[in-house]
Amino acid sequence: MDDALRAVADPTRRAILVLVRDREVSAGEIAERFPEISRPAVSQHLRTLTAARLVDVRRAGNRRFYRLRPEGLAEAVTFLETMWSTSLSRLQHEAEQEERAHTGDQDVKGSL
Amino acid sequence: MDDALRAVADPTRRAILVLVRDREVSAGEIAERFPEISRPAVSQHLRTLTAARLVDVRRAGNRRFYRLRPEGLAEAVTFLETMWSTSLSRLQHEAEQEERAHTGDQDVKGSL
DNA sequence: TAAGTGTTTAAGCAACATCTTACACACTTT
DNA sequence: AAAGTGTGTAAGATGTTGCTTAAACACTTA
Repeated sequence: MDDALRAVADPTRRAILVLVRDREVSAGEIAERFPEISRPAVSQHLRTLTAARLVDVRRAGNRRFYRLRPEGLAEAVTFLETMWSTSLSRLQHEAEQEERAHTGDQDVKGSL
Repeated sequence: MDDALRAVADPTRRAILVLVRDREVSAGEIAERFPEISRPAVSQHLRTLTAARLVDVRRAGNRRFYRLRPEGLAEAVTFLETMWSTSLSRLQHEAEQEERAHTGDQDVKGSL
């Protein structure tokens, strides 16, 4: 998960993931989409994504085709989803309590 | 989303998020959980998380209580979930096609 | 086998992130 | 008001990241 989240923290790499989500794309074709950075830079991002097991590579002749490897995101998604949803339901629960008893601010006490 | 994902990329910050998921926790109490790093380091992580809008702060007397702000994760979760699930269903679809017609490797052609 | 095409690796650099120590701030208690 | 407690900020050292240019590798075609 650590590698996956670190990899996904970079906006260029996220854009690459979107590109290779639905179909295989060659390194060159990917690089074309990022005119502002050099080919080697893209290649390095691809290496990072591969190392994080977020993409698969297929070599075909001269080229290398990249494609999303969604399983690689599983742990990261689970972590964030857990943080997100269980906490949201907690908030909802509190809202109900708030509605039930309109106790003014009780300050710290409860947490001490 | 960018800030949120960058914030979550750090393992210490992820651990902090877990700590403050279910209840408010004071800065000092958080710092106690990380004996290996200094208090200021923890404070800086808390600042990062606050800036990324991943936690809320409540000042009470001397202390500051932190708590998860799950809404801050919404975009990040949505992004990863989209990449994850839509791509998984794609794989499933392909598996069906694979089962239907056992065409041997057709190599690149389709992608050219 | 030589030249061409697609891609990665190497080396170096500038920017950024994370940690530490020292200090400052804010609130509390005496 | 002074001392104590909880916390954040500043400054600087160190490691990491992401980029660039130059070179190398791998496969294809003439």
